[in-house]
Amino acid sequence: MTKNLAKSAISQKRVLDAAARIFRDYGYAGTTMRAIADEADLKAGSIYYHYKSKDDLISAVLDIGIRAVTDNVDKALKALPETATGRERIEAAIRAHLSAIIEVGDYTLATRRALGQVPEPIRARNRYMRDAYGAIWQKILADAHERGEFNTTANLSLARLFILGALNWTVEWFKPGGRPIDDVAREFAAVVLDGLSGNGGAAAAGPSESVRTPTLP
Amino acid sequence: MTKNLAKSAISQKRVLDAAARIFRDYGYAGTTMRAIADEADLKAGSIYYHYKSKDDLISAVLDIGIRAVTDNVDKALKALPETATGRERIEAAIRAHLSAIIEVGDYTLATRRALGQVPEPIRARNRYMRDAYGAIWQKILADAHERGEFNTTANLSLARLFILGALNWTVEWFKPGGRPIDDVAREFAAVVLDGLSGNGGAAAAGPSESVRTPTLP
Amino acid sequence: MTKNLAKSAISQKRVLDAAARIFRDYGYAGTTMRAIADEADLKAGSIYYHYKSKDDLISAVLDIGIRAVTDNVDKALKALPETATGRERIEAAIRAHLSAIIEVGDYTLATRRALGQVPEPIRARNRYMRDAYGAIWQKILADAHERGEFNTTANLSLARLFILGALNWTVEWFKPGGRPIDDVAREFAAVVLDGLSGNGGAAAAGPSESVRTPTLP
Amino acid sequence: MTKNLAKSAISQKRVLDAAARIFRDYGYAGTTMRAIADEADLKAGSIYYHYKSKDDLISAVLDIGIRAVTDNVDKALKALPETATGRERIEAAIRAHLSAIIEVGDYTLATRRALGQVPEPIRARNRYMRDAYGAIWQKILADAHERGEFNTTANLSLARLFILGALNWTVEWFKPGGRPIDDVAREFAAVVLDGLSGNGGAAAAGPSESVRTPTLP
DNA sequence: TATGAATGAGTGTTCATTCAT
DNA sequence: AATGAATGAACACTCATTCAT
Repeated sequence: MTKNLAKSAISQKRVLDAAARIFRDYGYAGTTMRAIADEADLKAGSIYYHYKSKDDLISAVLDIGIRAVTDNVDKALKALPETATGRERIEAAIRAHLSAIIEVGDYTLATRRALGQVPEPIRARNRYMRDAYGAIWQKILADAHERGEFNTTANLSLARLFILGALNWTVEWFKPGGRPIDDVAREFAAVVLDGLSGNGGAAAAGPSESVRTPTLP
Repeated sequence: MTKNLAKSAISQKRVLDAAARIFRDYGYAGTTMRAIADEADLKAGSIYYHYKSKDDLISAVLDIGIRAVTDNVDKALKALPETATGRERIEAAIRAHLSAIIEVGDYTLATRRALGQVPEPIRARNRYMRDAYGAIWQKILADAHERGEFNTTANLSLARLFILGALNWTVEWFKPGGRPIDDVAREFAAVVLDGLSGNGGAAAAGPSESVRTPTLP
Repeated sequence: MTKNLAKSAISQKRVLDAAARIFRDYGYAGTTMRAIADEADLKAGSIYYHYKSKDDLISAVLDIGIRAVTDNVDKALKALPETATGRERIEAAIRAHLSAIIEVGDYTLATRRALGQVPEPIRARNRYMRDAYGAIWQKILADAHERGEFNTTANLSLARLFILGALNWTVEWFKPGGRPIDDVAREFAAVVLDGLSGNGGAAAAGPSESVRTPTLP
Repeated sequence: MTKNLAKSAISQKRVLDAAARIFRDYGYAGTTMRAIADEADLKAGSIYYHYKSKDDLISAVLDIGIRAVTDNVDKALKALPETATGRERIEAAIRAHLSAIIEVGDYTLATRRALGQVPEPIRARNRYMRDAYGAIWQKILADAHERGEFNTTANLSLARLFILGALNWTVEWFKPGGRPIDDVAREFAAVVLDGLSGNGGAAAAGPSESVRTPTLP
């Protein structure tokens, strides 16, 4: 019984992983249940034993994608001492964000690729979770501001959009195996905090090797 | 003759605009020719009188999206005096970028939504155009750096990715009718150049009203 | 008026010829009005000024194909003296058949290609004309038989089927510019009348150069 | 397992038979997958479980049509004793040809009807098989000639075209249930070998009852 | 006479989903 | 738990035909 249950759970995971990979490569509409089944070494009909529908599957994939990032950043922040500075928190959050999207890369990329095509109800559900992640960043910035670490004229809302935009975009160009996550996180924080013309800047000298030509929608 | 020509051109434009709106709302795969036809007040078969295929249509939409931005930024930069500072150039470029994506908002959003699902050959063609836009920014930053306007330790590649990422993202939250483009452009440039903790900062005080809750992939 | 009429007639003929060529190359269902229009240097809609429908067009093409053969064979037989032998009549008919299908080759080939796909009412109408042609051959054979030129045991019905089958098939392999029609007609008659093992035989020695590898349905 | 296999095979055969009948009646282009599905008591989409495409289906039908004839004739010739005369061989081949096209009548007629409209690659593949059948007849005639059974002036190429033409045509008028195949084969051979005016002639006296009015393209 | 533009019925094909086994 | 077979609704696209100009 336990064994069967375990076996079932394994199968379920196999299907989910397969789905993430296929959604990542072909988007939501471009993905067929047959393709997922092939990837999971199953027949199309069998998927329905584990998941009720295609929407059910994409939903699960989407959730994992955002939850991994949220949880990881949450955990990293909690691991920090009370005394940590805003800069340290920002760096830590960026680091956690990056390592999470690497960890569950297939799910993150699947989200990036598929989210735009997913039926609205599912997207709404996912948006809710992602807004919660936005709130985390809002708090990080607000805290730093209160501590007086920011320029008094700084526009926090804009800054948050700015950071999240850039952070979301990393998934497009950041590749594991290039420059260490720590470096990128530090550079990123430096740009955000000190600016390009600023005098502070822990911004590393050389060009990052984990960087590709960017694209623009 | 002239009238017929005009009539044809108008119909064609009507179809293209309709396509942009539908692609924007449903993505590439999620868009049906019937939906476009409905939006254009035509029957599905009639679209084919104006465009050879769905791919032909999305191709046209994609091109307009990026070309509007590229051309507008190009023109704005050329309109600047030789003596313009890097900051001025960056501000001008951001302003031109924002006004272009507002001008052809449907096309830009359609691109954002559909690009990931489009057949590779079409995407490749579009990527080429978008890379050219990346090169424009590369040059803006490199020039400013040479003029000594940037922190010597600044990582230009990362900065470009940062800016383009944030800029690309604006399409998600920036709505016309909110805060004036000029203000947002100035704030944006301030964050980029001076950082949040910087001392410079033309960054306006209040929160931008043209700002919505951000989302994350 | 007369001029306009003439012009119209010319246009009509141009459309008909174009139709024959296209039907010949693509069959009935495989032929589009657009293709015919292109071939006739017209726009698709304009065909309808000359012919009421696609069926109308194929009908006209079909009629010309069979009528040319029937008329030509009829005329050739009538041109023969009363005293002509059965063999002479058979040879003359074969000659007339071959020259007719060469003369209106596009129409004959169009018939061969398209007939099987044409709506039944049209096919029925055409079949009626073709049966009349069969009757001509029936008479030729019956006359020769009565004159005592045939083996008394000869099965005329079967022979007619045999001859018409082989004759119909010529359209598949007989090409103008190869061996002269006269020769082929004589050889044909020889096989029919004398057989392969027979002693008569005007059948020429060498292989006919107008002959290709045959095919079989 | 065995049962499932059988069930699948039966369904597949049902579809194939249905396809042959519909192709026979409406030609290639005139046949819709929906019509085949109806005939096979299935829904259109279900056909694709058994055959990849319409082309796949017509290909299979075409192959069966020619293969049945070739194999049957081949077998009949091999069953003949070494000492069999040319006439015997010709008769045997005709008999085998006729019985084969009766056996798989739908497939043969489908071929006759559809071949001209089928995409070239498929037609080429089938032509290859049909040329092999032509070669069989070439050999029959050449052997008989070498044995001295033919008039020395006989034109073998023309004769082959003649015979194959007439034989191909039989499919148009020969109906099972009429005169026995044996008789028709004997008469046919007689016409070919002895001619209408010849003195030999096993050609039967009465008119064949399995004979219909012929048609001509 | 001829055309540009449009229509609507239909085509082959795909695919999420179901269900008996 | 898994599969083979089937379904039905949809899809992109084609085409004969119409009609105002």
